[in-house]
Amino acid sequence: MARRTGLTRQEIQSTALAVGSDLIAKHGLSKFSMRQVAKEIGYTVGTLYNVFKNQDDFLLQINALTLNDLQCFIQRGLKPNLRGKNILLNIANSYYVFAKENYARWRTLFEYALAEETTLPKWYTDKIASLMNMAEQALSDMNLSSTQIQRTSRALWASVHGICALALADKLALTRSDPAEKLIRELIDKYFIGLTLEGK
Amino acid sequence: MARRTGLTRQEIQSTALAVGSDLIAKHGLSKFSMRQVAKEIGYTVGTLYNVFKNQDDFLLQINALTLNDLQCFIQRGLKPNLRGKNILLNIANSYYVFAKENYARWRTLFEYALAEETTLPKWYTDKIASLMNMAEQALSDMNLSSTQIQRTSRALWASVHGICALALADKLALTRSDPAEKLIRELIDKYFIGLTLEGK
DNA sequence: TTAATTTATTGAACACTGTTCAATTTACTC
DNA sequence: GAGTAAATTGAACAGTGTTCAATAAATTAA
Repeated sequence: MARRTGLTRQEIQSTALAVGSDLIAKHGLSKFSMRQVAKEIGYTVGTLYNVFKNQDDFLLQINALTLNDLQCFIQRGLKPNLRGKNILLNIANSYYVFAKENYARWRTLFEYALAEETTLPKWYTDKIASLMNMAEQALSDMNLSSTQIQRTSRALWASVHGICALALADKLALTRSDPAEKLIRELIDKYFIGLTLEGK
Repeated sequence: MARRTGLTRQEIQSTALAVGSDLIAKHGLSKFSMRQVAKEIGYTVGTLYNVFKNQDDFLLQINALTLNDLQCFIQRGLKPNLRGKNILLNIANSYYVFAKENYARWRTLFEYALAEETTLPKWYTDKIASLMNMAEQALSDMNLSSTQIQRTSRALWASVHGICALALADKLALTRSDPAEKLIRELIDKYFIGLTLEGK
């Protein structure tokens, strides 16, 4: 068989990514395979390799979708009329909720992109920078130097990430009275007290 | 062939783990395979499965060794005569250095232990608790409630972990003037200012 | 010393995996 | 309708984790 009328190259690509995303969400990255994706979209594995360079490429594009979803999720959760610290708290909470509700996909973001030393394409690192930029924006009207804004947004973003990672992996022995959300709030609260009081 | 005189079950186990640890350190977890380990220790894969339950079991024990190494490394780096915050800074720095110098093994700690939903054995979670306990000890003479000690040690531990993870994966766009060490110091400094000033 | 038993070790087998590529079939162009 | 270009296949290759009957050596019993 060959060239069926029906799906265009683009359509195959997007349905494959959608299906792959679903498979990861349902069964985790460890069960994921190119052959499974091929089977689910009704094509052969050969076709998949005609549209994607290899598995790395495929997963990179899956991650791109996840990053988009994450950014949208944070955007949508952004309550108006918040300023400075409260915007950061809002973002951090959304980050945690997204990571929790999309755990397998969120993990794939780091399990994979971090794995190989092949340098990531610019459009991908731009997506990450764009995320980080949300935090920087939140700090922009707070009378801080630009280096301090960068440092704060990076330190807090990475910290919140760490709390999410260990908490969701059940590595923090959290209690019902001390959930991850509380740790995140604590951290940001204390950090900001230090940040505002130090300069005086 | 069968039963050679020579290595005991225990010896096979420990040399296999040492070799496996080395392979991960050299080529990363993605290139690791049971067959490769078998070849390097001069046995067949079947023998490996006679000593280890499966690959999960093998990697869990590799991780146990890594956790031991990590704990020893932090212990040895502990400068005397430090108190409170400075002990935490000391621990956090050692954690970063260890993660950096043993990147592949350190990553395996989280890439694997977090992967499956099979509950970890108690002796393993105890090891983790023992690590966390170092941070709690550092806070013990600081006039904090026990819940505050727990909260602080967890929040900071996870935060430092997050900074290490993203920094070492080159996901923070760090500059020469703003390295990971500085972010860690900043975070702990600010947090502690908030911690001590808040109660007053 | 020999026979019986236990135990370590092997290596083939199974069902997977990512990846490649010649062959084939279809659609499009002239 | 012939010729070209492109899409699709499926077999092949080298690798993976895992199992298990067969085997060979060490240990024990007679």
